[in-house]
Amino acid sequence: MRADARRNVERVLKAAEELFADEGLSVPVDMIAARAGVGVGTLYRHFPTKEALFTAIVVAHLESLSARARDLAASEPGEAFFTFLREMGEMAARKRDLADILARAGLFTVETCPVKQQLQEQFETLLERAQAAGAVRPDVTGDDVTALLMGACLTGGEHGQPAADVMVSVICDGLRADHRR
Amino acid sequence: MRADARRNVERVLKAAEELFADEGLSVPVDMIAARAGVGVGTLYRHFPTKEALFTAIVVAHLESLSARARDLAASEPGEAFFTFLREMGEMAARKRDLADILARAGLFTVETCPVKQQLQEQFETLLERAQAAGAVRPDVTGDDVTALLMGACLTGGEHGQPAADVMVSVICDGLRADHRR
DNA sequence: TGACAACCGGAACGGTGGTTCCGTATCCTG
DNA sequence: CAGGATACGGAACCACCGTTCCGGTTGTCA
Repeated sequence: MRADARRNVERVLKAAEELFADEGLSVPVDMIAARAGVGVGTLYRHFPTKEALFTAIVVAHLESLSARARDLAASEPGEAFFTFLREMGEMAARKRDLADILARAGLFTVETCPVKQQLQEQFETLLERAQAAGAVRPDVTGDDVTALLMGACLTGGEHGQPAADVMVSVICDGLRADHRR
Repeated sequence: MRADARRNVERVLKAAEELFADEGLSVPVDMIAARAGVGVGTLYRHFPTKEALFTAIVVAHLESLSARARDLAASEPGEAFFTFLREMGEMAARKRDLADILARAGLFTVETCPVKQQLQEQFETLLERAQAAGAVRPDVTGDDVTALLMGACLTGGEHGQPAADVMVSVICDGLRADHRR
């Protein structure tokens, strides 16, 4: 592989990471190329499609979350679940692409990236453990919680992340089983 | 106004109401026209723009919510707020267009329809009253609550409304002040 | 019933965004 | 340093959507 080619891949990845995080997955390809200082043709030689590009980036985020979930699997069930939820919310509020991916299941890359599948399973395990321990109300599903969290991050993300903190904390409180009288 | 013209307006309104409710505001104009059994030209003769069309529809929903808010203004603060929240959530879960409008403030019709402004003020009043009465935690803003609720309706709306019930109830619980220890 | 104004359908336009293509520039090897 | 493979830029292409336009149709009134 030629040296300038490798350098351009780096540039594109950097530009894409920044833009996806700030603007979400809907940012135009041309803009990413412009930010990277290359033409769209160059971008497309290294990434066959736009989806491939943001998959490459989002997978890293998903893996870091997945690793964190694995770590927390050993802690006390309730504590583990809520800690993970808070961290996931914080991350999603900062990276719009993450929120986009986690929220709109069918739109892009469902089975394309197995990491997402894996993360969802880990998340569900954390939730079920917390429910079994009586820390979380038993009638919510994993999808419910993700939707709640991502909704807060996506719609609240307009004004910035400070608001997301409050919303995540409201969600956490609402999920605690002992709050239902 | 000719008879067939009036009849076509009716058809378009009916088709738009159904499609907006089911698919959200992003449904193409052509599809609405097709469902109404008319050409796009006909649609555009009666509604100058797509926005005008869904404004015509959504305003009805907003007004019904606004009326409900007015009614509840007399009830006990906490009760009033949570009742309204639940009803708003239920309605938004059933009508995607409503959720779209309430969620994305800047995208469409901000000052175009004063009803929305009015509703937001009423909502904020309900919230502040509930907070003053100690029924709702004091650190959430009206925007926070709307974002939370609309996020749940929009991202959860994929699978249907049953899930939305649970999510709204989680939000309600999380908002109660006495739940924070 | 005839004729005109109102109305209709849908093809065409303009803009946006993803993807492709090709003439040109650049890197690397001999 | 020369020649060819490799990579580059960005114009061109295609699909989608909101909107406009115009030749044909249809309701209505005399």
